[in-house]
Amino acid sequence: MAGPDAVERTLAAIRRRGGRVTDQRRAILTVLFEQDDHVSVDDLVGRVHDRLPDVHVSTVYRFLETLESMHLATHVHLGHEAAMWHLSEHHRAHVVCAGCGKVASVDPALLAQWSSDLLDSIGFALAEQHFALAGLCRECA
Amino acid sequence: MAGPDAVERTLAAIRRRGGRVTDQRRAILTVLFEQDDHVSVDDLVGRVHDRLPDVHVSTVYRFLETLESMHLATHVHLGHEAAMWHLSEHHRAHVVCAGCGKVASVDPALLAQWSSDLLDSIGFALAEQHFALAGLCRECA
DNA sequence: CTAAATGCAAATTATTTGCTCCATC
DNA sequence: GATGGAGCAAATAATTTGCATTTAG
Repeated sequence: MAGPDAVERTLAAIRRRGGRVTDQRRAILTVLFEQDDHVSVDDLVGRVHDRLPDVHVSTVYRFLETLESMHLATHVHLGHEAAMWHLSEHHRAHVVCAGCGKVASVDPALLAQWSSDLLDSIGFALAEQHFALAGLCRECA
Repeated sequence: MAGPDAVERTLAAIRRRGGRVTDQRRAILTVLFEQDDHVSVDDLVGRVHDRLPDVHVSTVYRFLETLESMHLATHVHLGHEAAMWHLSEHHRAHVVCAGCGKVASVDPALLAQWSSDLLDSIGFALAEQHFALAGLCRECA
């Protein structure tokens, strides 16, 4: 999904904002666009190295930060381990099973309903979730 | 709330399980019981030092771990910073305002409703929340 | 040419662990 | 007196930062 053109389009947007287009950035973006799920920085670096060895972790962290500030990518925490990254378009709310660690995503419509429930109850709307919800899947319940 | 007797009762429970009662543990528990809100380990250590100087952070961490394994205390993550600790009885689900950082708690009844919504939707029940929900308070919305 | 990005090493932060010594049971 | 706990220092793990060097625009 989202061919190499998507990568180039994103790079162009970065250039427009005064950012620079480098081989490293292209490689990182390519991997992110290939991914239809979230990735840890570690895995991300691994995949990036397949196409461009020697890209440094700090480069990846810094670029992810840049993407996040442009609202093109975000990270979520599923548990105590390293954060998971993905393109913003893939953003969802996650539930992690406390038993087996299985991860599922919450239907956005449901989330919207909860948000309005919460607004009625304590005056808070739900925002984009930054941490996973804890749950129990059918098998572990 | 929950006088010093509560502390002694807890200590007794620990002793029954083969654990030992020390001045450090009494001090830590006392502070936890005084608290009607969650505390970071840092603050906790600070308050503990008011009654018993020189208690080491690692002692606090280890005892909290013990309490958690006995289901007497838990920690939650409100954001990227250090975890917050509290006695299990005080457990609630939290929402943190993405704008101002204000923290509120979610009505347990509401949470139960959401849990059954989620069960219908994807077969996950909600468990005790380990991470805060992200939200927006009325002022920041 | 000049500002932005990279690579690398060193710093941070919160938490954990190994070990020796002390104190509770 | 046996063993669990305390204190301290050193180890982790994920992420951040300072700085000298490279490179895109």
